[in-house]
Amino acid sequence: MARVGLSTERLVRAGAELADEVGFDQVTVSALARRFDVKVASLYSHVRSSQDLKTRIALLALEELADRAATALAGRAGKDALAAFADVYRDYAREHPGRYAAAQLRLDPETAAASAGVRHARMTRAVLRGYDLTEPDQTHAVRLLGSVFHGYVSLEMGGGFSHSAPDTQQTWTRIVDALDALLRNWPAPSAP
Amino acid sequence: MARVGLSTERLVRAGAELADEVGFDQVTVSALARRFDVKVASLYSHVRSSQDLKTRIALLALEELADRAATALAGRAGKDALAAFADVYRDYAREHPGRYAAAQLRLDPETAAASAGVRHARMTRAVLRGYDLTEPDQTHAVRLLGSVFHGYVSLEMGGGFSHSAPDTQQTWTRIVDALDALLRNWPAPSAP
DNA sequence: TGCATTTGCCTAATAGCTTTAGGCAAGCCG
DNA sequence: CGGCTTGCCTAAAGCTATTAGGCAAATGCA
Repeated sequence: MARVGLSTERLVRAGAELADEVGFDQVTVSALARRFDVKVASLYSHVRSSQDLKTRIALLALEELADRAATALAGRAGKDALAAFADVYRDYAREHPGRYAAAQLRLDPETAAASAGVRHARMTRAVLRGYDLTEPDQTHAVRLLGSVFHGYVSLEMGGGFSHSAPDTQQTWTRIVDALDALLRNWPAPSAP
Repeated sequence: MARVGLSTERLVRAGAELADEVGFDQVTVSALARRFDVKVASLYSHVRSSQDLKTRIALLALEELADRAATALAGRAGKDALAAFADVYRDYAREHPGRYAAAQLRLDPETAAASAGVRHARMTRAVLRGYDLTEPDQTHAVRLLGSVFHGYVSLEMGGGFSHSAPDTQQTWTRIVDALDALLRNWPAPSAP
């Protein structure tokens, strides 16, 4: 029985590719085994469970996304940084829909704390350094940016904006403009 | 064999409850059959497939959400309407997480066109009537609101904001404040 | 190089979910 | 009351997940 040379690394990487091709929720231990032309049980030496596989793919995606963001932010500040940061998410989701979906997988707290998720949070705060926000407004803004980016990307990917003018690239640009304007002029709390 | 009185209606309603209890992705024909103490195959007279069941639950959720939004918007305008509209989404997601997740199910275009999704779009435009936006900016704003609401709710539900101060209610309020300010002062396109 | 050990992939088996085909009886209708 | 529709059932096949235990290939050590 020829050995194929499986490893956790290769499985996770192939799982990520599979996710991009057929969707993250179609990533299955069986499908992966088929892809390597190997029996299903063989994967269980390298991966604890289906859940484990998915978690590892999610962690890979978070790393890749954080790496891209770090590169994009280097040498940029203010609106320039904001736009670059925003584009990283959108472009990644368009290029790697399955991985992006994986990155949304709910992780248990310890796993999340050890993931690249914390780099994302730090980088979002770095982007906001170009604006004049102090706590707790900075945290509010972090959450707003996360919401807009994730919400937009997920609606766009889900086809929520299809079949309607104007095109989504224009909207994306104008939303980034709007966020920049908002952050430069962050309103005080309204009267309670 | 006593007849339980199944019907598509009852199945979908029970499926929605099940979704809220155990999560939308745990909603399964088998689980539903157990809940009615009936054999699995019996459900297939009332529901075409597992996918069909999920789609019907999604449509139910969209209807409920649209009904709530319509009620909330009645007699309100401007920021008042914006805040009420926003709260409808967040509150619904908190009360009915499974149904809310169902509402995000990707529908095929014809189904989507016949769903309550179009009411949502209309109502979002109604909210924006309180602000001075003309096309195509109104469409950009519709998409922004959709992104923020969906993104925030989905991150909050996924635990993305947990374990960190300040509490999420404050952030939510301030985000609505910020959106109101932004819509009252929508920026012109930045220089290309 | 030859042998022992590790380790990779396999077979076998259990269990759950989905879906289809065909059967029997409960309840409606004349 | 008898006939017909229709609701729920049994049976069966196919797919996924997961575990246990086996054989052979690769590795390492003499």
